[in-house]
Amino acid sequence: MSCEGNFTKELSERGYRITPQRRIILHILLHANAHLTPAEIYEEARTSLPGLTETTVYRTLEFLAKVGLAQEAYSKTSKSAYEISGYAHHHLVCRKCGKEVEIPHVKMKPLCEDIESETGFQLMQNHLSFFGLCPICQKN
Amino acid sequence: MSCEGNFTKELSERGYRITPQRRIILHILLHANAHLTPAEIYEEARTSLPGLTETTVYRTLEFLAKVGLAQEAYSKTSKSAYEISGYAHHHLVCRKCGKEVEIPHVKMKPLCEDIESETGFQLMQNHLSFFGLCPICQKN
DNA sequence: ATCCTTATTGCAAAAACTTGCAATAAGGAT
DNA sequence: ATCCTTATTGCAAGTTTTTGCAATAAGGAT
Repeated sequence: MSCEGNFTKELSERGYRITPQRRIILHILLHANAHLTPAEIYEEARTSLPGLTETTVYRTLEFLAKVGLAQEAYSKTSKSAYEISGYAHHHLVCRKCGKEVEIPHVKMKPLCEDIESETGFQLMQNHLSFFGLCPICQKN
Repeated sequence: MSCEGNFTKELSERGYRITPQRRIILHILLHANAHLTPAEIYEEARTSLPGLTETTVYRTLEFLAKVGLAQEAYSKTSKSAYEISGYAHHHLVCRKCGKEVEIPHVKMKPLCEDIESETGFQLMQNHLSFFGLCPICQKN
């Protein structure tokens, strides 16, 4: 079974269609070791799927994020980037130098549960970005 | 003193220049009762400052956010929006219908302090957006 | 008041992203 | 295997946002 099988399986079980475009974009996201921009995904995907358009890449990424299989990642610039939804985790990013620290989800859990029980919302939150100044940049 | 005086004063004390463009954009943000898009700000600003360009609006908003006087607000669509930095507060947004609930900063405080003491970062976090499904949309 | 330095702006072009609509093709039914 | 329904894609055009660079003008110094 190809590596993105679990993901496509989930999609079809949830009533969404499996298309070559979705398959390959999932495949690329799965093999990325970092988050990718739509343009990067497009470039890589069209080598094996020449007809693909950028529009579809954008729409597919939005779709995958909506259903929870991918997530929009923070990016230091304002341009968008995506990554496969893995374990829930969060980033703390230095506004000045861009340094990132990961914040484990357990830290957020009490807050999330508090919010859920108080508002009745069901959170879909597995990637938040906190911003601040890192110890080094605070001194300059 | 015009209403944006405190803000321009802070800017100049911090070594930034006061320009008519910055002044009017601050003025508009201050009088907005909600967040505004760059396009909305541009339209309003150019009635009193005809030479103004959209480029400058974008750059000024980015600048104001960087120095902390304004903040990028969540927007339901992916387009950007800004508001004056007020008291720290956060939003919980329904992914489906767009309904918003405000989350007071006190709820976040323990988490923020925990993160600060553990990482040494100094947080600049006064507007986070949480996403989820509201009670009504969970049923559909 | 004038000059100087350099942060900030405007312009023009490019890049990033979105939208409407007709054509295509998944996946279920026959 | 073929047909049907409708979700998904591609195309073309539009909108939003960014960038490089030369021109302008804040604010400090003389």
